[in-house]
Amino acid sequence: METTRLEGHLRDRLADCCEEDVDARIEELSALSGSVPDEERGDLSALSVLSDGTRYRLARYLAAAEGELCVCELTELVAVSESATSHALSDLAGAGLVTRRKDGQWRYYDATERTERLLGALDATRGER
Amino acid sequence: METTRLEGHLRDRLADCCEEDVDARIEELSALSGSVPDEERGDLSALSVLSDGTRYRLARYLAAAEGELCVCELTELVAVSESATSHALSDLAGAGLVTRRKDGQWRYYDATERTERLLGALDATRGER
DNA sequence: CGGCTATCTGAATGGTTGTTCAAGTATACA
DNA sequence: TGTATACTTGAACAACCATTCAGATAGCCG
Repeated sequence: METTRLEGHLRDRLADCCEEDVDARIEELSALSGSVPDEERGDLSALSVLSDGTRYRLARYLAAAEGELCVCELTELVAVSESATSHALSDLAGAGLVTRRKDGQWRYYDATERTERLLGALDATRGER
Repeated sequence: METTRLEGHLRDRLADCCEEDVDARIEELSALSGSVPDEERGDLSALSVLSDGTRYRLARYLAAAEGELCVCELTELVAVSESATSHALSDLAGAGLVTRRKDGQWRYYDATERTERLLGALDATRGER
């Protein structure tokens, strides 16, 4: 780890500093590098996909509905073209946020656990600083 | 609610359909419109801000660290310029994902409950479809 | 088969965004 | 007061993205 300026900060903050204190802190910080999970990419795609208004609303509707909804029902609920809805649902499915089931000419979608937990996390932390 | 094609679907799916069944289903769908919270905008900005690799990693480090971390510690951990780190932290603060405390010439950041819950939701739903 | 319906896919495009560079605060210290 | 350090802010530019339009696929029914 590059530690030019960081060491200055640590020496300053750890006041009566011995080399060991600084080294210990640097060790702590190095350990933090491991706190980013291997599935970072999957996490980012889930967040990114949910962060679009259309897809967010589709996810909300699917999470709120009792069971599955089909594309034409969903298209009624969001205010974009059918093609945009299809693109959006495809992105959601690709990120593991919804399931897709084919039944004759209809295609049914439903929210996954991952979607429900993410939306739940947002709902649980409203109006905090 | 516009219901040209939707009604066709409903009639088809509700098999021996009476007008009441269709109307009831349309009523159900209308009720779903209310399932999008007023804070949609805040939710979207939180998700959008977290969906960038740099900001995601900063959030992870802050959530994993025992207490606060200062900018120069964080800059060591992510592989971008100090300016980019500052921009990223500013965005995180704006979305309510981190807190900011000034102490002399140092600036300390920490993860909020919202960040911890969102990351927790991701961690809890690994490897499911 | 042939027409109809539901949904998907690809290309094009206007708008958004993350990074860096350069300059600006603000605090510490001599 | 002057210099150094820590961090922020603004502008600029390349890269990315959501939508739409047009055309494709696939199941249903006569």
